[in-house]
Amino acid sequence: MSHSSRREKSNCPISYSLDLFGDRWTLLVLRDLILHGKTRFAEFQDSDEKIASNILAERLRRLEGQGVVVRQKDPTDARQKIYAVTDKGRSLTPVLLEIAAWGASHDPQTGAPDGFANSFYADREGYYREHRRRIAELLEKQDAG
Amino acid sequence: MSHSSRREKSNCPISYSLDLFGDRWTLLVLRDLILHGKTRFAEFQDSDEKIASNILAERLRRLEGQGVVVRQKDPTDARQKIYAVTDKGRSLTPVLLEIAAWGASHDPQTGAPDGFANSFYADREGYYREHRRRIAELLEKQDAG
DNA sequence: ATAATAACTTGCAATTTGAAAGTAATATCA
DNA sequence: TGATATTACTTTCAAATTGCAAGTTATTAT
Repeated sequence: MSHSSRREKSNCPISYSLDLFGDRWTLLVLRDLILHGKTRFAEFQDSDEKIASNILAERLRRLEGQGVVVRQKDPTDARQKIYAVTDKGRSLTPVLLEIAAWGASHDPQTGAPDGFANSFYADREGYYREHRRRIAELLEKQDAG
Repeated sequence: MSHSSRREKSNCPISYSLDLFGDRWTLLVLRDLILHGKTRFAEFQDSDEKIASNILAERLRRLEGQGVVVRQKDPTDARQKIYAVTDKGRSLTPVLLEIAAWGASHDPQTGAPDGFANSFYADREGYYREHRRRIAELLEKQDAG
């Protein structure tokens, strides 16, 4: 067994969530998928944090197994796979944004856009709406290109 | 070095946050502190997940070092230490609640109260308000007892 | 005085991680 | 068409982390 097998079972929903993404890499992969619109193995590897390829492969397999991510063939290039989040995965957006807002408001060196945390905290629902709009736009461009 | 030292530096606020709590245990300790009002070393050990004492000690040290938690002497018993979250720690409440809501809505066996995720998603700010009220009540009782 | 208790620490085996190199299946280039 | 690149991985193995069990130290309770 692997990953979270050492921890005793509990019926706590936080514990359940952490069994899936309570590690140093899973949420960064989901960040790239959900917030940055990345879809290829090599794109995840290109992120600043430099995840190792074996770890990345294992995490993607795991996320796929849990129905958080789907792996599809690229119709235009048989070498490539397209990774995408499912609805279950996309519903982690608020988790990612809360984590980002906390980090941005406590890291003096944050690279987050100026005022991000404040405007997020001031109106979360508004921010989610805006975020969905930006993502839709992004996907539209991807489809076009 | 330890913990997150392997990951390359990035200025991403999510990466910053995960450097602190991107592991299998830290958020469970914070859950116990913030959502369950636990304050003693032994209380954290008593949780269903059964954290090992060496790991617990290391995580508490780390959280204290980052100003997320404070460790105080118990005035009534010199053997005991009282752990408490700082404002920085308490500001992780929304992160914990989003993680809990996600877990509750995707774990068919969740032990979370019926309807928790739905009522949280329906009105986050209202839920936070209610939560602060409950915590204040809890602390009052602790002071009294 | 003796035994409990609380909060740790230590030792060590087992698991996980990470860096580097390798592989297999396509695709592109000369 | 044959050689070279690319893409998405897998393999190997040393090093780091984890987790269990068993101490340790300082109080407190009997």
